[in-house]
Amino acid sequence: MTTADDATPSRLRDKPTWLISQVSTLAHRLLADGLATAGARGYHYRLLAALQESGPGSQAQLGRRAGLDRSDVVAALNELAGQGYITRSPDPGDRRRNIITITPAGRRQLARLDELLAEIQDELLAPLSASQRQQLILLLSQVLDG
Amino acid sequence: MTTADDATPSRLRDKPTWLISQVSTLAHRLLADGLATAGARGYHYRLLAALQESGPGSQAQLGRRAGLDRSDVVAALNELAGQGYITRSPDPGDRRRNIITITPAGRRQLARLDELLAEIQDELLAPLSASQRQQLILLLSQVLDG
DNA sequence: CGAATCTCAGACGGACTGAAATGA
DNA sequence: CTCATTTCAGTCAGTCTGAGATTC
Repeated sequence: MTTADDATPSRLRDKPTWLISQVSTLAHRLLADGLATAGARGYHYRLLAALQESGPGSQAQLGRRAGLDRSDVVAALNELAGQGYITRSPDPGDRRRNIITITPAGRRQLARLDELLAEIQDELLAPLSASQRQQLILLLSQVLDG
Repeated sequence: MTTADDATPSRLRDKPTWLISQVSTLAHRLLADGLATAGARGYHYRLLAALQESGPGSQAQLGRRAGLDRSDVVAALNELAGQGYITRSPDPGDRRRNIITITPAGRRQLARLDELLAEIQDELLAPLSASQRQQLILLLSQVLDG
């Protein structure tokens, strides 16, 4: 049999929802592979970025800012603490809370990850020209903001 | 406190990988909700489309054509068979195989789902003009085939 | 008291792997 | 015996829910 078994049905190939999901899968793979080379995952980047931009905070705050489930914040922060990128210290004003602070090493790691992420964007958008990339970003933002 | 806890870190908001993943999440939600109103899931549509376009086939063939894991094909076909949209019949030439065939009711369901899917694309791309939609489709295809 | 926080354990559906059973 | 197919059981990462302890 010469007919390709893995041909996607044509009514799927041209649907925006399908295209987006395929590109998203591709992007996710590039991200996970790239971050793994730096010993990180997406969660770590998001948490470090939230810390850098909004300053120290409680774990619950961080989870909301980074869009992580509260259960997963714990594990990710444990890993970041183990690598020396953040520190936990009790909030003197509210002893229920841990105050999470990014360390100098954490800032350096975030800078490394920033570069890495930029390379991954380039890799993903390699087929597009600079102006096409701008257009794509604009169109996607428009769809998102509804 | 007036600072919004759920503000996405700015270094994420402008990254194509982030935008794509957000739009993909949105699309997935619209799809699942829309298909549910017709008693279907994405798997069902993909299988019916593969059947309609490539004709009857074994379950393994169908799985490959629809991009489904072979383990999941079984369950999805059971559901489609229960709704009367497909039939299984033994392959007279190879009695290990079931030949899956779409029924007239299955074709009608596929037609309904086609309309539904078109509405969902409209809903997703509502913020864009017709020419912008074409551009988005083109750009995404380019990234994929890159 | 009610409300918020941190932590852990387990649930839960989606997707993949392995292997048994069947038949050519 | 071999090979492909069908099917089921188990795994696995990702996500979410619930409960308990603590503190406000």
